[in-house]
Amino acid sequence: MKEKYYISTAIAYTSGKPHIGNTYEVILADAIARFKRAQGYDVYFQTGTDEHGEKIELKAKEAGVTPQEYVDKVAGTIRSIWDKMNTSYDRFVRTTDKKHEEEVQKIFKKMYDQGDIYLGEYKGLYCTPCESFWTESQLVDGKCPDCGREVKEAKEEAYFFKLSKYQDRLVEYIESHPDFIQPESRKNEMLNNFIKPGLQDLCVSRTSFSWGIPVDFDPKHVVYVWLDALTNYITNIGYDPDTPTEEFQKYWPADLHLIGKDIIRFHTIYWPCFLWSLGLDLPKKVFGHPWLLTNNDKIGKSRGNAIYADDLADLFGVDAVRYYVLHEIPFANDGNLTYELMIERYNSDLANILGNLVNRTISMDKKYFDGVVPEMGTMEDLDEDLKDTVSKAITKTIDAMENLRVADAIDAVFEIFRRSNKYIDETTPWTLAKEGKIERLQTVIYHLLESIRIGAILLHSFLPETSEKIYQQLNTDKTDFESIYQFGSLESGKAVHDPEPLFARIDKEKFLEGLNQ
RNA sequence: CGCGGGGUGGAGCAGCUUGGUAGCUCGUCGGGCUCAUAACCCGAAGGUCGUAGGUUCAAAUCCUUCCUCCGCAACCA
Repeated sequence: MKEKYYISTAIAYTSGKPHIGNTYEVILADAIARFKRAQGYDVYFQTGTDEHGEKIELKAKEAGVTPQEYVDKVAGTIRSIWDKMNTSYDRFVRTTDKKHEEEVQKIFKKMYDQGDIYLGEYKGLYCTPCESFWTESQLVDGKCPDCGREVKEAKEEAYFFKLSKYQDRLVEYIESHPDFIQPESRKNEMLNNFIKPGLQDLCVSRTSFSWGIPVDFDPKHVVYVWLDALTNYITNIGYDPDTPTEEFQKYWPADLHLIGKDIIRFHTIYWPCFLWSLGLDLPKKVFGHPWLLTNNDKIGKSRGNAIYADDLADLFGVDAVRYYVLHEIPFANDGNLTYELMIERYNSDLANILGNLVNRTISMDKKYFDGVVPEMGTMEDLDEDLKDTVSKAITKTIDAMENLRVADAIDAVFEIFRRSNKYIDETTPWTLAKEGKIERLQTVIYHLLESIRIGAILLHSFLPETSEKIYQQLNTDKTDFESIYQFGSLESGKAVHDPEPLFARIDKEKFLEGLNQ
């Protein structure tokens, strides 16, 4: 039986179209999921949309549609972008799914019945005309940040979750499970900023708006969006307070929640306490990935600098966008995206190093051997060295992926391609051809084709489409992950297909000019 | 004194945990090659690692000051 691996992204909030920064998350998760699958894990990859809350109710009102119509449309957009980016999720979940809503109600009830949720009063600063509660820190000059009018102390009935009850257990857990929160700097932030100063009970119901899951035994309340949203990780794999399914037993606890660094708090404080309340284990790891910035500024519609994944994909191609976000965002620091940088990466890495390598290699095979893949022949030092680079790259790639260092993993794969280009210069196949050293030439070409084949297999999780184009040009069926360990697996005697440029070079000046028009 | 992260050659980053010739990619300049998408390969220039001080035989790396940029600050998601 293969080992299971459950990976999830955060579910995307359906308040509007997600920008490239949001899309990065699902691409990252996809790369990890694909890699695990290639390695033979029984992967379950879940993503989806978070569709309740006041903000959506307001957005729908503005748009003149019902909230359900509104979220249907946005969820559709999100899913189509996820699909366009070639993400291989196993299930796309929505918090407006009937099943999910029912389970949330049951979960709420269970927590209530066992005393973890109690009815209390929410006290805060209230702006009557805006019908909104504000915190002290949100106020502008002590007044409502929306309308600028006075706010007054007010209270309303609300349900609370006993976070305080789990505080000590949470501190103990986080400190004894160093891998739970990644990267580590986030762990300290949570512990020092939020948990240790003291957890207040969390208000988990709302009466000020209605777009949410009603509390079934007190329907004027709707369930707090985060309680609703977080539980998606269990409700959609068959959790039920009374009769959890086999699927649930198999996949929970999740191996990795991949989320943005801005919502780590919800995933490492609220979520563990909710799970404990239900008597469940915690996810093994929560990774708060950094952000993608543009011109070193946060991306946002309101800032007027929003860049969308589907637009970028139209301009550069899906794999180029995947490559960029996966490669440019390091492990723990924010990454930066501009068109200039995008074009530079595209040209130098994808077109020059990878695309050109494949093109020149296939062309030589065509030219010298009518495209027939030659025998490997007798290896010399240079060949051993190339092979050695390949096997080191394999180890490095796998190692990096194990630590979720996706950018480093891609770099490791590209070492194969860089080395192969150099190998061509060292072996000068054109000279071998002129001098009639056919056997040596065969060996050289074979080593190049084989290195490319292995590189393409390693690349598959990151750039699936490109990888398959390479398989196609090589005309090989040896594309399973295990075959990378067997240098020499490429079938001799078959003929490669005609070379076709994988990535056409982009003229930066012309491109940017065209963009401005 | 709210908390956290960053400031490394023209650009984007790594290195800092476990101090000891400052590394990578791009760009620039020079050279080589011609199989290839003016691509590829080699070489060079360019950094007193934000500032001031401390610890040490030795600091980008540890400690402290200040400057500066960014994020967070709980019932918004």
